[in-house]
Amino acid sequence: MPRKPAYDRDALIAQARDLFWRQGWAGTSLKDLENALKLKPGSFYAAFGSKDALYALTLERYADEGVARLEALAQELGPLGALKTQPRLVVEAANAPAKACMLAKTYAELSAKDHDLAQLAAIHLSRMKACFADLFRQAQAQGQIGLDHDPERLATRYQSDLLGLRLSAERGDVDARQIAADIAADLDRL
Amino acid sequence: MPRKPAYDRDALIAQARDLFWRQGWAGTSLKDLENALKLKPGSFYAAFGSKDALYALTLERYADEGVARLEALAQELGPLGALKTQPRLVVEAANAPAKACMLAKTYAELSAKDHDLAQLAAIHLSRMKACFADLFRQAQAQGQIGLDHDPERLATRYQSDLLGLRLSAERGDVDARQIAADIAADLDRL
DNA sequence: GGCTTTATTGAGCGATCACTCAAGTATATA
DNA sequence: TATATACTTGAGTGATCGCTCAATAAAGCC
Repeated sequence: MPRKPAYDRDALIAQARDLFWRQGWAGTSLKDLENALKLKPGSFYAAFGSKDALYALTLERYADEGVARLEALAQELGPLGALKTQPRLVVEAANAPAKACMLAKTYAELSAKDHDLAQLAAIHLSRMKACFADLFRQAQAQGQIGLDHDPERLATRYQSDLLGLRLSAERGDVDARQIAADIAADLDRL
Repeated sequence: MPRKPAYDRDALIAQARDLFWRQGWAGTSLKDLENALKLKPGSFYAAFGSKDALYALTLERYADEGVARLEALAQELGPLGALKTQPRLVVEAANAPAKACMLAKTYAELSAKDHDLAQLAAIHLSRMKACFADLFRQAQAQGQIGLDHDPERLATRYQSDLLGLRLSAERGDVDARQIAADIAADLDRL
C-alpha cells in the first residue's frame, strides 16, 4: 500500500556529511541542507527528524568509514605500514570536503556548550584512538616496534599528531606533506 | 566637555576574547557579550562597531600575548628551553578559557566560508610559526640543534604538534601531559 | 478503478540573530 | 551654574534560525 521515497537515504547522509564536515554545525543552515539534498522542509523532517539527528548520523558514517578504511589499509600493508601511510593519504585526499577531522571540528565547535553532538564526537574519537592502539599492539606483536613502548601512549600521541596535521593541511601556507612525512619517519624510530 | 566611558576597554576586550575563545564565533551571541561585558547594545556598538570588529580585536590580543609570552620564556630559558617548555605550560594553564588554540578554532570554524576573520586568524598563525622558526634558528646558532635541520620545517612540524596537543587537551579521556612530554622529548633528539 | 497509506509541498510559526536609534543621563569646560 | 558633548539605555528593526502542519500527489493492494 505505501509509497517509496524518491530519494536515496544513504546518498543524502553522505551529502549532508560533506556539508557539515566543511561548514560545521552552526555554519550549515537548514536552507543549505534543503538546497544540497533537494528536500523541502517537510520531507527533511519526515526523513531525519531534526538537524541534530542527521548530524549524528553523519558523524557515525564518518567514523565508521574512517575505521573501515584504516583496517583495510592494515590488511594490505600491515599494522605499522597502515599507520605510516595514513598521514600521507589524509593529506593527499583530493576529493575530500575538508582536510581537518570532522570529529575534531565538531568537538571543538560544540564542547564548550556541552552539546550532545560534542559528546558523540568524543566517543568516536576514542574509538579511533582504540583502533590506533590496536594497530600499535599488532605491530609490537609482529616485532616491528620495540616492546618498551606503551601502545596506548603511542596511540594518544599518534592521534594528536594526526589532528594537528589535518588542521594544518587546511592552511594554504603550510606544506602538510612535509609534516606527514615527518610523522611517518617518527614511527620508524620506535 | 566630553564624558568618559564607564568601562575599561582593555578589560572588555580580554573578557570578550575569553568568551570567543571558549564558545567560538557563531557560538557567542550578542546577548552573551552584553551579559558578560555588562554593555547595552548601544554602548557595545558605540565602543566596538560590530561583533566581527571586536572579534578581530580579540584575535589580535590573543596572538600578541602569545608571542610575548613565548619571547619572555626564551629570555628566561633560551630558545630550545622555551620550545621544550611551551607544550607543558599550555597543557597546565589552569585559568585559561580553553586549551585549544583560539586561532586554530577560528580558522577551522570560518575558513570554509572565506570569512575575513579566518584569513586574519591564518595571518596570526603564520606569525606564530615564524616566531617558532626564529627560536629554532637561534637554537641552531647556539649549537643546541644540529645544522642539518631546516628551521622552517621544524617550526611547521612543531606548530602542527602544538595544535594537535592543544586540541587533544580539551578532551577528558586524553592524557595531554604525556603528549606534551613526548613532544618535548622529540626536540632533544634533534 | 477504488482505497489506503505514505511522500511531497511550501506557506508560515515563534524564537533568536546582529544591529539601530531616538531619548535620557552624566560630565568636563566655560 | 549653564552648556556642550559625549555616554547609556532599551525598545524595536528586518532577516534568518530550526521547525510544523494541513493540503496535495503518488504508489501499492484489493
